[in-house]
Amino acid sequence: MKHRTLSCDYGCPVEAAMQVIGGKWKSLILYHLHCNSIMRFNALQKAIQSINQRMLANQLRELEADKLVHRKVYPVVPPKVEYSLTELSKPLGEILLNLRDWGEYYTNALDKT
Amino acid sequence: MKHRTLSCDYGCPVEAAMQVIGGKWKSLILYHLHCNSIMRFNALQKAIQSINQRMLANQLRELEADKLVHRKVYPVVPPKVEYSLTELSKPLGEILLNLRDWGEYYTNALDKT
DNA sequence: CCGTATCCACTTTGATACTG
DNA sequence: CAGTATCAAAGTGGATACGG
Repeated sequence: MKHRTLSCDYGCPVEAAMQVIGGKWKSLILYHLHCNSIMRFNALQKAIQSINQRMLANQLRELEADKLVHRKVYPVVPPKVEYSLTELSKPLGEILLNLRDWGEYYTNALDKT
Repeated sequence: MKHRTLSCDYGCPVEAAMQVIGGKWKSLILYHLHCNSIMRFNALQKAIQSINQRMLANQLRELEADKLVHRKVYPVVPPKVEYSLTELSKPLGEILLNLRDWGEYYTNALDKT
């Protein structure tokens, strides 16, 4: 579970980008945050169905450390925490939208063959 | 090294996309192929410095199986093999360009803090 | 030049149970 | 509601040596 928070010795910026959005879940989390602006922990888990609590919490922590999600905690009972994109990750949200479209195009194209 | 070639039970297309470009190398390979149109095995290895032969061969095979790279073999000695994007992956190349720009923006922004 | 084969360490992910 | 803790399984990546 060691997550190397960014040093700047990347060769190519593509590598840097993949480093922070790579893995099985991060791009999905960011994508859903982009579409919904603000989401609570539970909402994210419902949106991503197959993720479990441990992974969701885990990935959110890493994204937060990399300054790609903002975490707002309301000091109430029961707990309320809201997640959203940051200024850094907002442009990335747009790209993920394109990636989503390509993913659709791609799977459709595969189906036809 | 088990690579599940695509079935179509993805929830969200973002997931599908990440499935095929995920991992440490694939996005980089596709990015370089996008920039150079056609590249030989050696050229790719030089472009990506830190990758080793096994991984490069491996990832290229998977990308080929997923129809994201085209592999053209010239029956000559010494061997000559050219790799290029396919119709399916060309639009992806454009997206990787955007991802590259964001990666640059992101690392610069981090440096300033 | 363009790969394969083997072998192994590390990392990531998942199931389950528990908590303030 | 929003998490942690623990344990185990699976996946991924790397070094090295060899081959047509």
